[in-house]
Amino acid sequence: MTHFGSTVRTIRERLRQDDRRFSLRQVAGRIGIEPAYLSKIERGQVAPPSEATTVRLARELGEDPDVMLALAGKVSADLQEIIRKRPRLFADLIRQLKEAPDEAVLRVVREVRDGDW
Amino acid sequence: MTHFGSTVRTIRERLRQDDRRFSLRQVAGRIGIEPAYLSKIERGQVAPPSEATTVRLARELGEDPDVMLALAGKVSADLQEIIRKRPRLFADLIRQLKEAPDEAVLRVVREVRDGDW
DNA sequence: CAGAGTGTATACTATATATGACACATGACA
DNA sequence: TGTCATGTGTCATATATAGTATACACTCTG
Repeated sequence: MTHFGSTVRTIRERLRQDDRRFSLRQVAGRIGIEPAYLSKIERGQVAPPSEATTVRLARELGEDPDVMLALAGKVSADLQEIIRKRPRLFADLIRQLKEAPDEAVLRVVREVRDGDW
Repeated sequence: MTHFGSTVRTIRERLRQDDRRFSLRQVAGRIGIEPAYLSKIERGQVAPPSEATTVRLARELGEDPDVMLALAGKVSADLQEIIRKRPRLFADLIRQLKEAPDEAVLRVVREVRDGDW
């Protein structure tokens, strides 16, 4: 669907230029999957891996797990759980913010962070 | 996992008391699944159905689809898509609001709705 | 130029997901 | 009392998910 695989490949190859520990085999080894599988993932021959594997991969490559998951077409389970606990509330909020510019959302985030509730 | 099935059954039987169009068979028919399957769903013998089926069921029973989906352990695909488009932003926001009381979230929703962004 | 390391092709598998088909027993109702 | 509708038990199945295992060909390096 997306360019999840090619993004991973690009990032990994960039890292590899000054650290040969970032070969496909070694990365696969460190995140606990078969090299053949990572190869297929990077070439888009299979769907992006499970959430757990995607997160390990993101960490390994120094990327934001939420962004990587998004690229993989997923939303992290912990966020989903937060939403599921108060579905009406969060559904409204998120749909409300759908078209809001980044700044507006950020302002809300900041307000809540410093919030006096 | 949850009491998705029993909730459905309770709601359906309540509706059935003054409208016999809410028999298991008829409801199944209207939402386009087999009676045997709905029976299994209501008794928790199988996992909650797919998002599409859950939403049709919610509508049929006059319930909020987001709430029904939550009960089924899911988050609606359209919400997920909104999050996936700006993962960092929404991940931050949602985690930030995890512990916030309903009122605080509602206030945010209202602020955004009347928002001047 | 041998050997280690690199990526890839191919084949296989186990579990979960999301249903359908059909038969059956029970109870309501006309 | 016959028949119609109701809910349910059992079996089957297609597709997706999430990988593993093995073998192979190329390349770079000492």
